[in-house]
Amino acid sequence: MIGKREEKREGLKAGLIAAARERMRANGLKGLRARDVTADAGVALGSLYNAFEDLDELVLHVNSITLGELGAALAEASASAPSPEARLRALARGYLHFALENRHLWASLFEHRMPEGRVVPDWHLADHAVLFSHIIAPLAQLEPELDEEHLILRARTAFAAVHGIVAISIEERFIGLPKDQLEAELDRFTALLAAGARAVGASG
Amino acid sequence: MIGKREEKREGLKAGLIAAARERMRANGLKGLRARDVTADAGVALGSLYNAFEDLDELVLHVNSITLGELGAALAEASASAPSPEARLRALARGYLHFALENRHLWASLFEHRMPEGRVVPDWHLADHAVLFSHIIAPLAQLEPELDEEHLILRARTAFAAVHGIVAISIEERFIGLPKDQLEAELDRFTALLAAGARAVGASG
DNA sequence: CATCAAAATGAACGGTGTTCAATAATTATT
DNA sequence: AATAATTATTGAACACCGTTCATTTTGATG
Repeated sequence: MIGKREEKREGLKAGLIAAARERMRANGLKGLRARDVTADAGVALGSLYNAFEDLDELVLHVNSITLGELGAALAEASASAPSPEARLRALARGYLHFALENRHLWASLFEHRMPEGRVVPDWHLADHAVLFSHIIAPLAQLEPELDEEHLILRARTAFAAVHGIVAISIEERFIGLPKDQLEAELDRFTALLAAGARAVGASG
Repeated sequence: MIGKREEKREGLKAGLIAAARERMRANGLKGLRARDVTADAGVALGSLYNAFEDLDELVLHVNSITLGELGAALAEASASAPSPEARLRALARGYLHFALENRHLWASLFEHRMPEGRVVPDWHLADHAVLFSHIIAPLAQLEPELDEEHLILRARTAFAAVHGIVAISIEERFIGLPKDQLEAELDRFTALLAAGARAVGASG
């Protein structure tokens, strides 16, 4: 039997990730302490470093889960949209609502930085694709003659712009907009994006 | 004579701010240590807490200086633009270039967070106006019938979108775009913003 | 059951921001 | 000018952090 070892190890990892996720949801990335997480998970302080390289790797696992949930929320939000324009609007609204309802977890996606010298592992880098992937299809409908490379580039730009609007509005550093006014501004913006793409797509 | 005291105090503050700014320029916000800053400024560790409430207040002073320089860079970049469209493009490009040439100082404008419970003082909040203020005039030319309130809202959205594109592209977390390709994407985007404003401005 | 490898433990380490009693410097008073 | 009172400067000490590692405990093996 070699299963018992791995089983416990995976249970340990999962418990630590769950505990870290809960701490991050409640207190944000800055409120994450190794001693809190291990105490919540019911293990010794040192066990964290048995399961993970360091706290940063634990954060990456939490962020990957958040990206997965964000992807699911975006898929559901845009599923029944009748047109590419409606789909883009639904995606932007879905992104805004996810950010509002998961503020700390969502913020940590962008706040977290690897310590100098260490690099983000590939398995986590790949999970960032969900941020762009849902935008590609409606953009392709609006600009059919765009090749794959340009589509990805355009999707990245569209996401970055929407993210900027959401992020700047949510962070209290800037005077907060009422939620419905922010949503209206987002709608206006996605309509502009769609109209721009349509115009280019129609003309050639 | 009460001048000697204040004079030394201001000199101490200025020295600490300059030292912190240099550390942040070279190593980023995370690379800022109280012991390094005070050693560079040639004062004792405790003096930092005589001049400032804490490290965060020192960071805010550095960020205010950065905002001032960013404002000057934007003013210069857009000064000779012949049309509102050209002005918006020049502002976006100017923002991109400032971010590229002052990466750490620029990044710390958005990375820094006040510790829980403490609030950003008004004198620093006000300095954030430069991020939007230069966009208002060209937007007003494109949409003359927009009132002040909506102009500010629209300028905020435009800045947030451009900032998102620049930020996502610069952060190495996402695969980096070549600089000229990023600039082209930014140009396309500002043209879209301007065209959208013009269309609304002409119709209604 | 005995032996060994692997995992779990928590005290200890080095580094952090911040405090504070002691010292030095400046201002006020006689 | 001399002295007292006030204020600024200092750096050792403190509390807390992520991380390490010698030790103990646990699980697998013959």
